[in-house]
Amino acid sequence: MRQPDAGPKPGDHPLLRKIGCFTRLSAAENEALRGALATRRSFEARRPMMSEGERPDTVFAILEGWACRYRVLADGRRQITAFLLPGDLCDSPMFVLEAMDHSVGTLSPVIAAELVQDDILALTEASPRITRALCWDVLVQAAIQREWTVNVGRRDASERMAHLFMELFLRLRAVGLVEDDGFEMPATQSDLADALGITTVHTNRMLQALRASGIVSLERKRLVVRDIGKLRHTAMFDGRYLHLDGEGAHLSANED
Amino acid sequence: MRQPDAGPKPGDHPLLRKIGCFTRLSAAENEALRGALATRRSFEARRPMMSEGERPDTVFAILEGWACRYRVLADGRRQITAFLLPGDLCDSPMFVLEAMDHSVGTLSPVIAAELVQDDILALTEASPRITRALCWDVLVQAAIQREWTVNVGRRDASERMAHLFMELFLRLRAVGLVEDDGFEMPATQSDLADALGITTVHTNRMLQALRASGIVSLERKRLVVRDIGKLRHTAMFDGRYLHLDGEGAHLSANED
DNA sequence: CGCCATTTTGAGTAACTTCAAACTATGTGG
DNA sequence: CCACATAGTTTGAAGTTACTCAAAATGGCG
Repeated sequence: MRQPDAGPKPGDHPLLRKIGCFTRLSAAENEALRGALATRRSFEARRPMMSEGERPDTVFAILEGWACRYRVLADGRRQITAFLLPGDLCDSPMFVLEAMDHSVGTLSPVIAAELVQDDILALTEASPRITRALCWDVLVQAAIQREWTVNVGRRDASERMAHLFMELFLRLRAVGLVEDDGFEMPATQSDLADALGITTVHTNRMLQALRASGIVSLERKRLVVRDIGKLRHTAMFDGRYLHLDGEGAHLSANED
Repeated sequence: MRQPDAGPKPGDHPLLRKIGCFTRLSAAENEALRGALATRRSFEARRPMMSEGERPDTVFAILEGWACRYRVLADGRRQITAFLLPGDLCDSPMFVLEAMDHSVGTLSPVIAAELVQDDILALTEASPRITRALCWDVLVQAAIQREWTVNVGRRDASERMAHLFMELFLRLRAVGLVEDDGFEMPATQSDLADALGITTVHTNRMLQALRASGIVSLERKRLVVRDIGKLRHTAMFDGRYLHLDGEGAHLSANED
């Protein structure tokens, strides 16, 4: 439950920190990335960042706060298809697809770095390792998306919730946002419901069940994992899909 | 419901045909791709192509038949997360991720082209347009995955089924495999159930409902769309996520 | 304090599952 | 060509999970 000893230091840039789970970048590469991420943009809580149908020409990297991808059906039903946490890229169209097929909005206040197409081209041309790292992020997000399909398709409500909490716990820990086995969770029960494919009422009941079993607690937007063994067990969690155990986890820095 | 007039001719390679929906390649690019796809491999029906935990060093492009991505939970529950149709790439690890986090298996006999890492590197170095096209395929598969999460999370059983049938219809039509408003569908009701996140029994009942409404028929592994208007309506289908309306749909060939 | 969003509770209902069995195709070996 | 085996489809009835609707309680914030 603790940070790994050789883990990233607090104050690191979340994106660099996450990429560090996959590969070690040289000091020069780190600086190049840090430079490209200099342009900041802030969003208030519960505001759109990109909307369905738009053709954005930038990619955001979340630095602080939570956002989510979602789709709203004609009759108002909403499905959240991803939580975007610090270090995540809102990669979606990646300058290749015609238009956004879903929306992205903030759940909490968000600070994001804005990357324009030229930044990305410059970065990827400068370093194949950065190219691989960005590619890795896209593929991991796709893997997470597959797991969400499994989650919603084949697990019952409490398993789903436990699984989501395990995932959030590990993803946030990877970017240094877990403290004392807990993390800030700006999503409301209604947001969780839309991510889990159940109703708000049922979300509330399942949450109470997890609380009653002493598995998690959730107060004042802070989720604390009380018993990660039980949480992992009720979720039947297998974290391989998060691919958090890349080179970066065991190789030392490689200065070329 | 008919093939578009300027659509791809029969006999085309399904991958080239699908890429043609996105962009026009030059004759030289076409030939390069065709050459790289020369190595064929056959699989019998219901056989594994890649298994969870493996680290494959090749990418398959399906030429004939259906395969699927799936995950099996510890207690045997299975979720199919994608159908892989002719023209689709089994891109998964793309030489970046450590190991397969899911399995791929055939549903029918499959013929696939085998691309090794060097082939892909050679192709992408030779032509940025091919790079973009491969990238496009990855992003479209991700978009489809998001829509599956929406489907399983927020639609009821008959809507889900209708939505899946609409998607299959459009994807297969894009590669020229729809004839007389119908297509070969090797998936069993049990496979459909595992893709839709419902039981086999319920799949059967929903299928009967769609049949009874005169929307589709399914006999001898052939699905016929009898009323695409009603099908689209019950699915509340919006096909933008398939991104089948790229440059290729309206630009003419560009020989450079 | 009072407002609004969010969480919580209760009771009745609908959708889907489970289990078990019968039925129907399709292919195989005699 | 039939008998049999097997995989897949269909049916029925009872059980469970999760939904709906409606209202009450709580919490954060100006």
